[in-house]
Amino acid sequence: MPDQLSTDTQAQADAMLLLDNQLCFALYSTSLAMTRRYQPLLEALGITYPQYLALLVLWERDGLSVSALGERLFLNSGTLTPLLKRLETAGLVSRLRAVDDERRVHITLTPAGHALKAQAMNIPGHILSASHCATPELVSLTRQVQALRQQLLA
Amino acid sequence: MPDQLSTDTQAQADAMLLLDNQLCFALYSTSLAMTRRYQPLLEALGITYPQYLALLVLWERDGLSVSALGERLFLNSGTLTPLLKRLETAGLVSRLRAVDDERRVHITLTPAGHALKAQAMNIPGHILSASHCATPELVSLTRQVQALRQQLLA
DNA sequence: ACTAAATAAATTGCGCACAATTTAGTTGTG
DNA sequence: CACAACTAAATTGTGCGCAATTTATTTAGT
Repeated sequence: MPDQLSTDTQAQADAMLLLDNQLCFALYSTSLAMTRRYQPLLEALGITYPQYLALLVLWERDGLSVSALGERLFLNSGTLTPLLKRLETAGLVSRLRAVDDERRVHITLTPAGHALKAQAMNIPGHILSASHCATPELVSLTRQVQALRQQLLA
Repeated sequence: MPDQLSTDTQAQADAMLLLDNQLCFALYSTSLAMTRRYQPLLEALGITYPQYLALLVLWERDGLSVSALGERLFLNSGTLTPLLKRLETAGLVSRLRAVDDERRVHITLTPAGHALKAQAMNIPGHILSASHCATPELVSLTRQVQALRQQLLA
C-alpha cells in the first residue's frame, strides 16, 4: 500500500515542521524569555546579559585571554572584542597585551569589577523564583540541555 | 553557630554564580549551538534561522498580521518588520495592509514561499540526527523547556 | 637568519532583539 | 462630530552573534 505509506510519511514530516513540536524553537524562545527576565536586574548593575556571562567567567577565574573566555562562553572574538571594550569603558575590566606573547589580550577585573560580584549574588535567587520550579528539576533540566549542547557542538 | 551558617550561605550563593550551574547559560549556549547547526542547511534555502521560524508559522497558517506572528514567535515589530521586509525582498512573502483596518499588515506566502516548504521538509531530520538523541527524550525536553518559558513569561 | 605556516585579536558587514519613540489609523465617549 | 484614548506598525539607536577578512605576532622548517 504505497499510497498510505507515503501519506503517513508526509504527515510525519508535516508534524515535525510544527513550531510547537520543535525543540530548537523551545530553546530559542525560552532563552530570549530568560534574557528578558534578567534585563531589569542587570540594568541596575549597568550591564547586559552577555556582559554578565563574561563577568561570571571572570569572577571564577580572572586574567583569562579573549580566546579562553570565548571557549568558556562558546563565543568568538567578533562578539567578545567589542563586548569587552564596553566593559572596559564601564570601568569593570582592563584589557592588557601579554608580555610573553603580544598576540594575546588578557582580561582582568578592576576593583569595581570585583565589587560588582557582591551585587550580582542575589540575581540567581530572583530568577529561581521567577522559574516557579524546584531546584532538583532545574538541575536536571540544566544537565539535559548541557548534554544536548555537547552533541550539537560535536 | 552564626559564623558557620554565614559561610554556608556564602558558599551556596557562590555555587549559584558558577557558569556551569546556570540554566540560563545552558539555554543560551545551546540555543546558539542549535542555530549554528541550522545555518548551513538554511543557507542552501537562502534564509536565516529567525526567518525560518517565521516561515514555519506561515506554513501552518498563512495571512497572519505582524502582531499575530509576533505572538506565536514571542517577538515584537522591532524585530519582525525588518525581517519580513527581507523575506519580501527575497520574494517569499508579500506584505499587504488590511482593507478593513489599515493599521494591520498581513503577511502572505508567495508561490515561492509555499514551494520552499518542500525543501525544508528534510531539515528536522538532519537536526534530529545531529542531536544524537531519541525522539521521546527530545519530546520530553521540549515540553520541559516550553513549561519553563510559560513560567518566565507569566 | 629567512620565510612560510600557524595563531590571536581586531575589524567589517549583515541580521537579529528590543526598549523607546513615532506615525498612522481606529474606537469610545459625550 | 469632536477628540481623547487606544491600537498596530514602523522607526531609531544600542548591543549582540558570527562569517569572513585583516593585522600583528609567533613558531617551525630549511
